[in-house]
Amino acid sequence: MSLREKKKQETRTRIFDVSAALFKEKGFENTTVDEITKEAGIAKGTFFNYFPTKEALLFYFKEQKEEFVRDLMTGQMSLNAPVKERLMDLFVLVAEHYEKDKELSRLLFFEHKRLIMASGKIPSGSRHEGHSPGHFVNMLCSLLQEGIQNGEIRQTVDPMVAAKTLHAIYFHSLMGWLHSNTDYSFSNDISAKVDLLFTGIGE
Amino acid sequence: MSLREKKKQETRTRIFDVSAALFKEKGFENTTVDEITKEAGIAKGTFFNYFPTKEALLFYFKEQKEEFVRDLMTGQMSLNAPVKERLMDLFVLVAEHYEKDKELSRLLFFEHKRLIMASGKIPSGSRHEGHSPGHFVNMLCSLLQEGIQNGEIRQTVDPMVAAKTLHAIYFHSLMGWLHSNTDYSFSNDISAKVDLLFTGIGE
Amino acid sequence: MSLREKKKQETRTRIFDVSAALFKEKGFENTTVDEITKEAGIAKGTFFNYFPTKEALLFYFKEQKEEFVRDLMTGQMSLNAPVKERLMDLFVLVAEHYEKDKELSRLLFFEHKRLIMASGKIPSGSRHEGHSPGHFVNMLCSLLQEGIQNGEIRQTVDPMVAAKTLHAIYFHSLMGWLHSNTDYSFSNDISAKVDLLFTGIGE
Amino acid sequence: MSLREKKKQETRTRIFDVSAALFKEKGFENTTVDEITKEAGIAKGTFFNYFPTKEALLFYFKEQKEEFVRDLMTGQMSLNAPVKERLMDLFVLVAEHYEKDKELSRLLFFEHKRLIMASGKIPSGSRHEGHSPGHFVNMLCSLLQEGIQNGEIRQTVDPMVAAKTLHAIYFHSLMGWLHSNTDYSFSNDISAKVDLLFTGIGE
DNA sequence: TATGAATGAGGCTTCATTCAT
DNA sequence: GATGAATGAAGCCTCATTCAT
Repeated sequence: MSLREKKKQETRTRIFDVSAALFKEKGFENTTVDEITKEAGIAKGTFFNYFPTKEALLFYFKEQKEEFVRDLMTGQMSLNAPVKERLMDLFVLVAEHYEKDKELSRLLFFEHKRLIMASGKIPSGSRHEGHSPGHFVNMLCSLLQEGIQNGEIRQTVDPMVAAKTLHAIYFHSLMGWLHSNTDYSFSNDISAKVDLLFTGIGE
Repeated sequence: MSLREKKKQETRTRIFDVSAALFKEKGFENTTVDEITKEAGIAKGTFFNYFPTKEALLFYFKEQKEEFVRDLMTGQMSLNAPVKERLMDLFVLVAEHYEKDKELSRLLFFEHKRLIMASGKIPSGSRHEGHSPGHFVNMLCSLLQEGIQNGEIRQTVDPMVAAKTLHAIYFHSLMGWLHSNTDYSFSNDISAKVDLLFTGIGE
Repeated sequence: MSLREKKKQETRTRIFDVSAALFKEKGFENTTVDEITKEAGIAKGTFFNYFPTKEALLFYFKEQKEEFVRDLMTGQMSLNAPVKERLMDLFVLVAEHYEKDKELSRLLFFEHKRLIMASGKIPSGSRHEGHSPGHFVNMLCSLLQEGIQNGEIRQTVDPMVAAKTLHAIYFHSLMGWLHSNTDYSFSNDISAKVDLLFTGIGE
Repeated sequence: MSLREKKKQETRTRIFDVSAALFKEKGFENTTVDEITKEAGIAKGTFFNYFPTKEALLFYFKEQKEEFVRDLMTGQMSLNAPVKERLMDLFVLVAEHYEKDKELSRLLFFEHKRLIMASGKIPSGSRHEGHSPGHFVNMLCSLLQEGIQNGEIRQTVDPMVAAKTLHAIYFHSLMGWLHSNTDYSFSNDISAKVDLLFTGIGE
């Protein structure tokens, strides 16, 4: 039984891995179930014993990744250190996670959006569905409020506007990095920008 | 002859318009050539007299829009006014252009990316392919340099980092707006953020 | 154009004929679209240019046959002759029609029912859906009423009960005949039974 | 051992019952072995320890029901009472049996036919395969012969033709009832028709 | 005997593209 | 240039059955 369970897990993992690889290589819609199973060394039908649908895979991927990132963030936030430092560390942490698998990140990022739009318009609720910003922005906002209270940040700053601006910077860097072919460091890239925001550009 | 040419242009335009409408409504891959031609009142075969391929349409769309935006921007830049004001106006201008056809903007933005990835990896050259940032960022950079020279902006600011940050803010607002269902004004949204950047958040 | 139209009709007919033949031979569900098109000498896709779905064929068959039978019946009813004679002729007429293509009749009869049950229960309206009895029974009823008026039939007979009984006899003979392998004449078979009903079996 | 046997019987019965329920609900071909076993709380493989094939189930159903009805009929026939009365009682008896499970009756009636045609033509032997008429008609024939001998029925009646006519009436009522959604009494329905046959409709 | 993961043939349908008219 | 019927590769998914545990 345990052996059987183990084999099952193995197969599931193999499907995951192979799918990830193929999706990265050729995109989601251009990868056929046939290819996946062939590559995974299983029968075509077997695929559907594990995932009810080809599309289902994407959601599993997405789900998995989001959960991971969420955990990462909450863990990071509860430390104590200067706000700016914690902010930087947070960005770097998430960045490093994406950096571990750039190709898959790309895929999930772009493909998932398309699927959502293809099926039935835009899901209600969040403005930025797709990079779970609600959580992220709120977290940034809290952090900034802390900063305002302890004098690290100007009193007149609206923490929500600032949080969104930080998110903009982070998100833009992520996008740029995901699009780029040259392997520059994502985490380094945002530092200068965050710095800039802290100081301001106006005379 | 001129009449013939005219009719040809008409057909071409009708295909364009109908495609745009359908793509907006159902996405690119879920729109069939058959639907397009039926809606356009032409035969299926005729489509291929105008566009070698269904995918070709997207590139024509993209091209057309980018050219338009590029012209818009260059025109705007050559005015004389305070840098900050010109900056804002520029953002607003482009925003207004997108606002004229939100749905199509969405489509081009997300679908185009997917197709590029699907066909064969990422095209070499630009880092940010998809929102033609090279041009935009360079323009912002020039503007900022002007600002530095005439004292509107601090000397110590790296104009390129600042340009990218501005682009980040602009881009993020655009993304958020494209994703949102609620019809808030895109142009208003970036103002606070740009303001924030000018002042900075740090104490 | 006329040539094109003609070819189209030909293809349509060929699909019809080949389908009929294969359905007869192997039943509906055991005949694949692939077989049909192969036998018809067309590409698989072509089938779907003519019929949106494999199931659609059955309904076209059914429709066609019912229309034909309906016309047959109405034409027959308007003659003048003794009621019993007209009755017999009517049965024979329809019987002969079915006899022209026993196998297809079988198929339509049994398969159609099954499909209706499979999809969504029983369609509302008629009790005997599948052999369009409403029309038939009503026609019989009219005929019997005539017979009652002109003294061919007893005054105490309820024409509706009698009509249904006649239909029962007809229908049962049809069923029996459709099921049998031995090629006895369907039309002959009902004569004795109708005779019996006219005379009655009780002492 | 007896316990083991008992459990086996239980499983067999459970498969039967669950299958019956599902077949009724969704038809034979639209019910998967998987659903059956899941509903029955057994493993998929176990099914095939009890029935060599999914189709086999239908034949077991059919067999079982026919045996039951046959017993019912033979018991009924051997009573002594006027022929007409015994005839009516017989019909009512069988009708009541079907009425106990209308849905399953429907299923067996229509599905079984289809399968026979699907597999390989029509089985040799009986003309009316599907409602085991041989036995039934013979029984009716015997009864009618009795009636002729004891003067209840006219001497000139051909008992076989009459038996088949009775069967027609019975069968037609059954069909109509199986098709109808309204819950009228099957047994009541045939009475008027049988009465009519006894008296005859002719003047 | 029970289990349920694996199998893989086979089904239906879609649709971009071609080409004879 | 326009037409639209024909094409056929390709895709996704189903499910009865087998078999190692």
